[in-house]
Amino acid sequence: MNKKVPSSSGFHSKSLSGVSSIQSETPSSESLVWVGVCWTEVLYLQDLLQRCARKRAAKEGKVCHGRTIQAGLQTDTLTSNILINMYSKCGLVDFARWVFDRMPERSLVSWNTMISSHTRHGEEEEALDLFMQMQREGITPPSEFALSSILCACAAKSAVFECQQLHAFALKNEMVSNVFVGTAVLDVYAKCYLIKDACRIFDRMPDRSAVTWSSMVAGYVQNDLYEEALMLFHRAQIIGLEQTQFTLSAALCACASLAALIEGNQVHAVSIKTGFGSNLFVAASLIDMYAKCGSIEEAYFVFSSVKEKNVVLLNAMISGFSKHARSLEAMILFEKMQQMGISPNEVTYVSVLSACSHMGLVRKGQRYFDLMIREHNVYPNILHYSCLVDILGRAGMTHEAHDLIERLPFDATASMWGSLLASCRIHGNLEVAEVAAKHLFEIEPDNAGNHILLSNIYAEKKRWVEVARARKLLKDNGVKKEMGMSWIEVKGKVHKFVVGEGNHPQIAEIFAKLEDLAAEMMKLGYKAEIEHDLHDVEEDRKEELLRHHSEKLALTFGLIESPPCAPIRIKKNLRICGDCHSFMKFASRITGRKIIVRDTNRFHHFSDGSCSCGDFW
DNA sequence: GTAGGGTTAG
Repeated sequence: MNKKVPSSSGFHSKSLSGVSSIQSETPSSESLVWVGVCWTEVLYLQDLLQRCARKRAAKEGKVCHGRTIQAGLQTDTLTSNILINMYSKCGLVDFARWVFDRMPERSLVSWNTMISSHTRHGEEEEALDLFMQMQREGITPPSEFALSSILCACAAKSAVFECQQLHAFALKNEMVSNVFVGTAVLDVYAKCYLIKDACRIFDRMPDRSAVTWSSMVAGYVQNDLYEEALMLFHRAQIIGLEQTQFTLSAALCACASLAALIEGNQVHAVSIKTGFGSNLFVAASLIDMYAKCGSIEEAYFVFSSVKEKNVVLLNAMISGFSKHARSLEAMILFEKMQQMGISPNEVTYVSVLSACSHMGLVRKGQRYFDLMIREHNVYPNILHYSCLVDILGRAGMTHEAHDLIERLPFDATASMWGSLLASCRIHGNLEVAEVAAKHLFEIEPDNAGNHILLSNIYAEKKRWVEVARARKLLKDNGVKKEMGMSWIEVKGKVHKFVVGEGNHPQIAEIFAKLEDLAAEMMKLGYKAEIEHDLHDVEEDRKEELLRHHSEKLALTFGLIESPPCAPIRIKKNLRICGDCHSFMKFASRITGRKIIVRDTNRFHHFSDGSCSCGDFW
């Protein structure tokens, strides 16, 4: 504070209760050289502003701002810095910038605070511009504060090149050992899928904070390294670090992706023990984890236990119901959320529309699609259109679905054409199928599934010449079908099975049990649906290939290894084929077990010979 | 007076 301010004529000391007016006392700090202004009152105002920042009290903050002007403090750097911070914390970044732009003299803190304010509010470009301006004006070198803020902007923009430059700068200036800078660099690398670089930084950091640990756990999750994420989470537990809501939600996300229910249960226990069980982020992750691990009841239990619900929590629950073919519950919750005064957003509508698609509810789906724009001002994105294409196609309205794709306001995705092709397979529409396949072969030439689907449609129509052509095309292009894989968690360990698996230590036992099971099923009428196999081999071989689909191997392993009445939960990397679907139905009847299969699209709950999807999937 | 991390979507 190096400017003399005018007299305190406009200063309403009376309004500041409990503060006596002490004129021009000797200041305790060099920065408080005041002429005619009570410095204790200045301190009081600054303290008030900081309290407003902590309480996110924008209205009171604005009143305080008015008082600082009345006190003639508009030229004071320290007060302005506090004002910028207050406005930033209250979410009024424009007001913060207004103060910043009018400062006659800015300190390093002014720049740092303003840059972080822009970053915090998702204005990465403004943050970067300001950072560059800072360099141009010779306010160098940037401090650790500016560096960590600007790295945060890089993370949001996936600006890996800028991050590398800043990292080099930090190394040169020995700033990388600063825990804020180190963590921010680590986070950007992880978000830019340079997980090895992120790991290297983590390993070399002299000090790690709770944020460093949670950034690394989340980094692994963002890079689909779920097992590594859980290992790091456990490492933190072992060395006695307190888990935070951040590590907990990231670890739960890993469990959800792995379909690791037992592991997820353990993380749930830690969440309760640490008092984060009702944190909205943790609770939403818990709901999602339970739903994705096949336990919709436990997901609902968590949902019910949270008193103050938000839109993400509701979306997680609605999405869970939708995936588990519980469309009625999804729709009831959709109505309830509005009664609670929470508006559905675009995520809600994706789940509600996909619930309609899973259940074949055409009219309901179309009604939701209209409602979305009309009532809630939510404009349909590519996922909403995808759902609608799926709803129409599955219901046999393949021409309507095709028309919709042709009228889209953007380019149709492979998933849309794929959905249409699959619908054509169900409803035998060869004409539209050929159009869909043509687009798919262009968009994703390496996807063998599309060739197989088209060939199946030809085979059904007994168009053998075209079947042969499709097979030749598949062979000539060297297109490989994505290897089918299934995972099952037994005794807390996730076991992976690949189609035709031969290396599992218990494979002989699994094959023997599988044969017994199939023999028993055949007595009840099961017949291998060999049309689901498109290998160019004899029928016997086809049957064997089908028999060794990964989900069948995982099921048999589960039957051998788990307690007699325990449900069997399987996760698969592709959509379940018709033969495996039928196999699971028979298996649930013979063994009396509940079998829950999560494929890339949804859940199938098999019980006593039938499936929750009602054979519509 | 200023800095870094987490949730829901066919």
